Amino acid sequence: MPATPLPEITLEHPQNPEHGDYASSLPLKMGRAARMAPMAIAEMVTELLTQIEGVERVSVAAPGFINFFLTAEWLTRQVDDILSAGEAYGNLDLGQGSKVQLEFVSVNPTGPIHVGHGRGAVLGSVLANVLSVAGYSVEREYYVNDTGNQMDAFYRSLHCRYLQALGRECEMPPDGYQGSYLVELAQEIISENGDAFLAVPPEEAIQEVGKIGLQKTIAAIGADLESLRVSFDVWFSERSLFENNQYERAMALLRDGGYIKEREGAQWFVSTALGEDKDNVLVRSNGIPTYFASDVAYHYNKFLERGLDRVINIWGADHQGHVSRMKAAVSALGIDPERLGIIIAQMVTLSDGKLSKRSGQVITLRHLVEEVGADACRFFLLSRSADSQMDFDLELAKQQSADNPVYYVQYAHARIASIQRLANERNIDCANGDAGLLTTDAELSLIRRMVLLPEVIELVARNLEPHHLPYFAQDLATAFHSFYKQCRVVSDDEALTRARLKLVDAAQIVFAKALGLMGMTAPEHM
RNA sequence: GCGCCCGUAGCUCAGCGGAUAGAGCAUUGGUCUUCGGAACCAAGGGCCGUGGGUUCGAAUCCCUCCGGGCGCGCCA
Repeated sequence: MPATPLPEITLEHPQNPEHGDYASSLPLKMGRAARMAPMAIAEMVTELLTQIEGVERVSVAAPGFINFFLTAEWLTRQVDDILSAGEAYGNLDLGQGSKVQLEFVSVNPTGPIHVGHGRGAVLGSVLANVLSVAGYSVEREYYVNDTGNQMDAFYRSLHCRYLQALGRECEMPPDGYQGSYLVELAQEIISENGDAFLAVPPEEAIQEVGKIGLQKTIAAIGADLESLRVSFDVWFSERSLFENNQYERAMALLRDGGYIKEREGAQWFVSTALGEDKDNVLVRSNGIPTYFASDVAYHYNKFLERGLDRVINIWGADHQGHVSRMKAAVSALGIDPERLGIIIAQMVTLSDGKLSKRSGQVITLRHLVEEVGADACRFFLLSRSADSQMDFDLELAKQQSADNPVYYVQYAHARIASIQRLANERNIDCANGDAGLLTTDAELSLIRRMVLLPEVIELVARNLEPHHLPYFAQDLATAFHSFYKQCRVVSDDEALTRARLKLVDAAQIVFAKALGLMGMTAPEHM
């Protein structure tokens, strides 16, 4: 065979079990360069392969695949490996302890959060779980936009509602928040502080009332997210960027790099110099920095002050246009833009309309969680790739409780717990069980599913695609239920009972791990 | 007009360079009901939006067009 550069050697899982547990299409890939028939290469490579541990046989299949079949011994040995790894099963060292920050949700604190925000929340929290388990040092952060135009509008709107609630005349600002939320918030403030702010000068009152409202709103958002089991390590204040000179330093860096030009009284980031379509305003002609300027300072802070190795932001589809200029800004700060990952989560629509923050009827996240529960909520919001728009049919989700895939998966875990209870009652100890006694297709198929967990974790961590997790869990549950139907665990055959109990214990570890990574409960009873 | 995302089974979506395109729900028919039936088994159902191209091989990569969503502000 002529010497040729070797293509990347990849293995895949054939979808047809007859093609083995692993397969390689290497011969097909190198057929042309080697000027040989792929089948001949496959034959040759196969003959050269020495005994591989755990591989029962290697076969060649047209038009040039090499198929690998695992031995039952190797598979059953994994049961013991999983048991000894315990909760740590599937953990990886991909990250090697490097510091990665996930910033997600970060909704403006001007009202309750909605279903669409819930998607980013679940995506972020699951990604954080997976990355931690994959060897990264993970930090979850919520960026609080507590300054700027929208905050100003929020303050004025709230103050206005406050006055109205106390019977005073006040016209809502044109860019104000019209929703009923602020009416209720004003009412709450009155019940706690009375009309105390009527006595202070209006501009001062706006600030006082606004600050109270802001704190309450942030707390409410935090509580809503907690109900979905989403939490953060850091709530980072945008305002602090200005108070701690982060903004000044970031702008100085850009200026030194020649990335800031003054034009029409405003200061522009010349992103066109970095291949962008247009420049972007950093400081308006009225001297007030834009949100973009804050964000530049924020990323300056993340990378240069806090020394994060990697930053992942999860944004809604409406922020798509912001992606490339943010990357440009990061590289202008002298940071490799590869270190910044941005996940755009496409919109979530509801059966009765699209989510919108300021217009009329909208389903809050809290309402959704109350209706369908955190587990189902998380599973559903997770089950679609972030790139795809998602249709969340509230009615269906409510009715679906019995046929819901989430229960299907959790039921498998509960069934295992039930088997274990029975084994406990009968004082069966499987510690010295021999997993090698597991030989049926149902048993081995279950093991084949179980051992995929590390691969799934790696896939999710590498591609930042948590949606693979629910699919894995479902497939695992299918394999388990099928096993359960075919194989009686606690039986008269003591040796087999102990072997199957081991399998069941190991399966429980895998279920618990998968459910845990998804932030779902792993119930013992249902 | 420009940018990004999506168009795969009746519905909601996986698969994103490999061997007969998958799952859930829905439909139809079976199992059985001694460890929890919230279960299992099986069937039907698809020119993978269109037309080209690259490749030994394309749902997957490139281009055209069509359809849908989101952006394109000295808003965030």
